[in-house]
Amino acid sequence: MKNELDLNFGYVFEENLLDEIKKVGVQKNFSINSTIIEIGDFITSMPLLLNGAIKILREDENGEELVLYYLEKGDTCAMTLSCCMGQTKSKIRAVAETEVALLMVPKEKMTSWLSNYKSWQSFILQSYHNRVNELLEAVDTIAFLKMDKRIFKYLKDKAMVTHNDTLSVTHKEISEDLHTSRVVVSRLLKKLENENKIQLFRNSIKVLEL
DNA sequence: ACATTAAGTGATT
DNA sequence: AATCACTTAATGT
Repeated sequence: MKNELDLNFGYVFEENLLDEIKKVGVQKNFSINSTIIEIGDFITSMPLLLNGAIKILREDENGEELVLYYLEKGDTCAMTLSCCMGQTKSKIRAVAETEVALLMVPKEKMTSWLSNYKSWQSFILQSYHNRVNELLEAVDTIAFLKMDKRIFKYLKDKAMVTHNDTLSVTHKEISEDLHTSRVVVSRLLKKLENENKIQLFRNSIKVLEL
């Protein structure tokens, strides 16, 4: 197996840092749909996403979910950044959208690398910046976009991170991710199909306009 | 053949 | 956009 760290982070980190990461990093794999981080978990190491895509969810007191954004390879989780700094619990859930390979770096290393490696410093800052932007985008989507636009964006995002225009997902699952009802999803999907933006099948949807 | 699950639809709020 | 009530279609046992 070719080193996935070099592959995804080779241009981001300097040689010495890559060596250090290889020394202390532990690879962890998650199968599709498995939970990587649960709400309330303490986070003791910081994950670098080597492969796959992760869905970041928020949950309300009734257990109702809402998708915030997706992480792709080369990304890291902003929640762990803040959690590793302080000693707080995770306020989000992370679920493997595809098969996922993570490289876990002990949180103790995080702070020392911050002062020792410029590339690490800019990576962390850049990641934070990216996640804040994605969060704002998520807020915009929820607050300002109509449901039909939201569904279409959801489908496009999902197709993007899975590198597959045919999504195996049910209307019910979509409704849970977007925090709405199944009936509404079915209706709006039908509308999108009539507009030739998608094609509907049982248990799968093909996105035509990407 | 029967039960279960996914999806489509009209009517109402 | 949510909910109810009902139908139809596909799939599992």
